[in-house]
Amino acid sequence: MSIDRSSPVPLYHQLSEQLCAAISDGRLQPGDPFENEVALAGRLSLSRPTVRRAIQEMVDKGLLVRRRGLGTTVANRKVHRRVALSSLYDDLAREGRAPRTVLLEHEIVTDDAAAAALDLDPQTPLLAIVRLRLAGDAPLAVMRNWLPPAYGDITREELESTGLYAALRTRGVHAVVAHQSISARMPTPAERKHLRIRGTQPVLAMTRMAFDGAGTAVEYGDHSYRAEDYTIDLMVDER
Amino acid sequence: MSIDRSSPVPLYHQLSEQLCAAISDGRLQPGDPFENEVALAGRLSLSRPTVRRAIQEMVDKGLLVRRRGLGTTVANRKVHRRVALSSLYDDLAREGRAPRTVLLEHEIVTDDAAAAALDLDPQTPLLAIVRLRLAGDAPLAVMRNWLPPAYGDITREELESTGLYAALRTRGVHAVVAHQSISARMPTPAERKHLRIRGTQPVLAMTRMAFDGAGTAVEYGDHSYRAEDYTIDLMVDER
DNA sequence: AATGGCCAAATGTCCTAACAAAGGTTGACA
DNA sequence: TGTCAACCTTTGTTAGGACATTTGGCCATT
Repeated sequence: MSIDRSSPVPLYHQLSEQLCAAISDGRLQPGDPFENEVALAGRLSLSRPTVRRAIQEMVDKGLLVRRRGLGTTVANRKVHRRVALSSLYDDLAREGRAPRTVLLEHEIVTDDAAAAALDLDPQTPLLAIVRLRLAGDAPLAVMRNWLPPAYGDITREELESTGLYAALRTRGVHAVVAHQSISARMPTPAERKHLRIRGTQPVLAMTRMAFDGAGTAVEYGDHSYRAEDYTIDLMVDER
Repeated sequence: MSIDRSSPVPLYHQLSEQLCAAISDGRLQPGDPFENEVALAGRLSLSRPTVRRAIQEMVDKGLLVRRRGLGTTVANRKVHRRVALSSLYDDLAREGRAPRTVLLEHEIVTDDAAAAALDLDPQTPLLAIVRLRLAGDAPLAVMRNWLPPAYGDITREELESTGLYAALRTRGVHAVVAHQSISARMPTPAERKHLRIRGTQPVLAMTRMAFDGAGTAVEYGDHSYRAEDYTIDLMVDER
């Protein structure tokens, strides 16, 4: 455990990162007691508030459990991991499933519902795109998105070669908050065709409004997923 | 704005609650600049760390946006509200829709999958319950749950008159973390009957593993909702 | 009129210090 | 031997101060 005071990375974050690593390495096991705050601070020559903040960061992630009078312990493994604000493309790429995108539509439109969701004037011109997402040759999802005019320069090529969120990232945009609404319904005829749905199989539908750190709208999406191949996993917490 | 120093409620929380109220009242509008930390601390005779912590609590909730060098402002309204770890019963009660529960099953069983989800030994006896949830006369969901032996004393009456989470609360248990997995599928014949599903309509299915603050399993559930009447709303954030 | 540098304002980081509250342990007393 | 109070350990809350970093605007110079 080493703290670099000349680094621009805050001390509490350095500490928290190293402790996180120790947990994911298995050097610290669930249930293991933790050195107490004061001792840890003394050993590393840090102040107690700094150590506390590092520990708090980990409690917020669900990695540690603190109990007054007892001490701090590593949390049950089941509680780890947090749902991230990622996209389907990222999810598939991480699993090595070779995501592929076919752009079905790409145009500038006005749309009352989408503009309202993005908190913009109904007359605002939006970039509307519809994409078919495949894993290998298997269709997975039909994704319809609306973007504010600031991102009207996103090209067809960009969307087909990477994902929407990657395109936004290269523009320095980073969604940090999203409202999602998830439902189940039967596919439309167009969806049946694109997703190659046979027989009576539903789709998992999701609408999403995403915002950046300042609360500015980034994206509004209306996606439908083949129910057979897709579930949404999430972690909810009340801390 | 008044701070009660004799109250057992921490000062930072008192402040944060009053500021939250001011925002939901509309006294503070989205985009409104916020009094700076130092001035606020001086005016209320609090220390800066205390004020900072109150503000941080609100930033974590998505109510405020802080920008170094600029100041703190009230966040875009769309970004407010966080998905809570609540139950369907609570949701319906809050909307005044008179939730009603019919207990279909209530017995002690062993179940490998449920025990594994709860991180318990496969042989552990679990309380298995199946409930039909209605809003007025309209069926909404079939809910199957498994509970660790510690809650084996939950009675039929308790489950029919209140909700599962209320029953757990009276036992001093409070779920703070849950993993949920959401999917769409066609209903089983039993579900079609109970939920009075006609024609080809899917159900929204959700499994949930809930844990308390110490990481101990509280509940494992497998629920199916009438897709026509139910959507799951959630807020994801990356802070 | 444009541009560069400087300054003020605000949040971010870090420290020391003290007391409060909660849970477990131990020892004295009945 | 059993019970309860006192004590110890640990986290929780609050204070006050110092310096760093970022941002935006102002002012002087070109």
